[in-house]
Amino acid sequence: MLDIPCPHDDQRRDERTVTDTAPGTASRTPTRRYGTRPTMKDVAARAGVGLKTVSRVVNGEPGVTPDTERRVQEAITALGFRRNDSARILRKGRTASIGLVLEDLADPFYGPLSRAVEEVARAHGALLINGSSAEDPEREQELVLALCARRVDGLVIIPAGHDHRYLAPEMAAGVATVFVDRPAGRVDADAVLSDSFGGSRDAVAHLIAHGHRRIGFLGDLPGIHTAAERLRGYHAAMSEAGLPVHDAWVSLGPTDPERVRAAATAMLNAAEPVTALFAGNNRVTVTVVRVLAERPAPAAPVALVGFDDFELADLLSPGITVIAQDSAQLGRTAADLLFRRLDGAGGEPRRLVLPTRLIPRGSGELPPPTDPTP
Amino acid sequence: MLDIPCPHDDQRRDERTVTDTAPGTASRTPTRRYGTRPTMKDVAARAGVGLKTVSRVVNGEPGVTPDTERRVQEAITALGFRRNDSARILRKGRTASIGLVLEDLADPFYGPLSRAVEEVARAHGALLINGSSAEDPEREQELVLALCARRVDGLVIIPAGHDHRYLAPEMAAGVATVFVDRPAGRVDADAVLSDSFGGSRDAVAHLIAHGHRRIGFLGDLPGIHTAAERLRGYHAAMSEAGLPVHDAWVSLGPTDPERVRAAATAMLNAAEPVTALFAGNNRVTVTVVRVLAERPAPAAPVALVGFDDFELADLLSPGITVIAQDSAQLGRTAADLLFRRLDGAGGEPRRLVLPTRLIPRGSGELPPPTDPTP
DNA sequence: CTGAAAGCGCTTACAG
DNA sequence: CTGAAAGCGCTTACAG
Repeated sequence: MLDIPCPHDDQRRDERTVTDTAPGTASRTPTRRYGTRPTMKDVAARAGVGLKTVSRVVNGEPGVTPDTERRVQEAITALGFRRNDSARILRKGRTASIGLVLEDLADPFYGPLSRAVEEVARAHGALLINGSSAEDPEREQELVLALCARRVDGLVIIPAGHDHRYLAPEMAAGVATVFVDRPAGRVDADAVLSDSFGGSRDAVAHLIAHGHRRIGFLGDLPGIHTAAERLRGYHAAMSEAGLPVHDAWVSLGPTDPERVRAAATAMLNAAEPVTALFAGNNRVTVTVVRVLAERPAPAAPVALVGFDDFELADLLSPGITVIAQDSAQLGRTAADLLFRRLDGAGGEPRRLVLPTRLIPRGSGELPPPTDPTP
Repeated sequence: MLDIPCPHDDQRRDERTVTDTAPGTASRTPTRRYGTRPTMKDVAARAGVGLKTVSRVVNGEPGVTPDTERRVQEAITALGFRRNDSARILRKGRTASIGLVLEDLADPFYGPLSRAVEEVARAHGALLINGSSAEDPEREQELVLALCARRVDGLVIIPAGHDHRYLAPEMAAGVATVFVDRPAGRVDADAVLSDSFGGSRDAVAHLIAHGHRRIGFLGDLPGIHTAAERLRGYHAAMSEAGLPVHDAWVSLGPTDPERVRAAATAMLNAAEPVTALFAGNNRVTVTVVRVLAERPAPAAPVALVGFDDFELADLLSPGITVIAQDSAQLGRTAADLLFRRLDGAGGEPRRLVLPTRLIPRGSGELPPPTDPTP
């Protein structure tokens, strides 16, 4: 699989040339054998000083003669010494690393979130270990416990499962934990959420305000907290407007294109078809956009509002009206809270809910076809 | 910043209720003081066995009486013991973790790449530490060396800088290193690249085949290897078709929307405007799509091919013709190579080049306006 | 200003 | 089947 041929020989030749002219490689070859790194003990021996003196120099501690320091620095350079932070960490306690467990780093919702967490961690001198649960509760637990075994100082978790009692001993032992996007299940922990309920209510109220009465909801698996909340928001808006909800207008399930496509098609082709759709997340929205684009020519335009913003939503025609949530802000808020806990902030577990924002772009403002109902 | 109010009191009440009814939390509170974890020594003392016996049980090694094992397991559960992998790692040598340094995890190009690297790492029992360089060479070096200090077994690097001599001592000490997307500078290392040159030549040849003669190239900073290669491909295709290239048709620089917008506008409004554009990466393409969409009505349609595929490219009108590269495949290939090196595969540093694929969708097949030139 | 000893929490090699 | 001793590479107390 790796032996992919170079399709352009001229290019390859050029690249080889660049590589071959690279200087400064061979001259640096260390004298120690491959795979073994020098330790402070080696540096101490070479510099003719004690171990503690090397430690002082490496860590910039005071109390070392300029001359001694110079000798130690020379030994460090000559041997290619780099302090082993694993050993340091073992002695010091804190690992200066945090773990982030999310569903799938390849999802555009999580990239900015992860980056935001990383930036906060960096500001606190910590590294970030990422893990994808693939929406599998067992894998989530496995990952989380592996991170605990590595003794990360804290965890930011977008949970896949609903039972996090496995985390209680870890949290009691001092692992700071903040849940994001969805709350923890069966354990009391900090959580930072988007206002799924309010955002969804706004979305559906917006469609109602534009004249729609038969509005479909296409959501994620009902076991997922955000999906349940968005369904709740849908019902609230319908109910507040005094509108009935037919079973055929609600479809919850996996967000793979096939299922969403079938569900949307069914709602659109029913005897009394929906005139507007509310899509429960970005994956659903994209599939619905495809379904609507593929409808045969005489079909009446269908209004659409999607939860989650996505790139290019404004460039489609019509532009897609969305309920935007700031995933980077979600990550930043969670990481801030995590480090406040690590800095000793006590108190009850907190639940922070970030507001969403409706962005009208056209698809959500389409009127229903001239409706015979009064 | 964190004290965002809960916009819906009814929701908050509901959520509180859910949280408050969570069982099984308090009963697990351990007896040890907060922040201190039990060790194997504690488990051994409680079980009345030796340290080594605990180690055997924890690691599933043979040679333990069922009865002894049961006593140890009970002590483990009672104390909430979890093996400290940091200590284990220190003793064993390998850390079972690798580092991935890329430009920005929030960029949709890197999410799938990172996820692919993670999957390969997971298959080899390793964790992944992610770091974003923000395209800053100093930050790249800082991150890479921090990862080396943590003694990651290997590194996958999408380099920001051009001088990686700082890595030579680390590589000599046994840190496996594979560069992705762009080659290493001034050091001999494995690299997995996309065929930027060939892909770009294909893109521009495609535009030429559709009748274009005046083709603009909007690329990234020329110091970035892929940008230089794509420029080279552009020139090769033009030259192979016997077409001249005017200076005004080429613009390299940062890919922020403002600069790209200005450069594209200049090319389109010149006395002899370009009739087609080749966009050097996904960020550039998106901005160009915006610029073209905003042109006043009588403007002639401009052909466009973009390097990198992106979601919804097919749903724009026209669909955007792209040179697709599989960033997940890039990551997978690099990680495979890395672990082969870690498993002892020797030999000279390799350079693997993955092919790209032209996906025609409409924008790249637009003909030039009826041209007076023969 | 400098360093020898003990210890972080494990595993390795060895002996019963 | 079981365990005491030594050591992974550092830092922490402590003593010169």
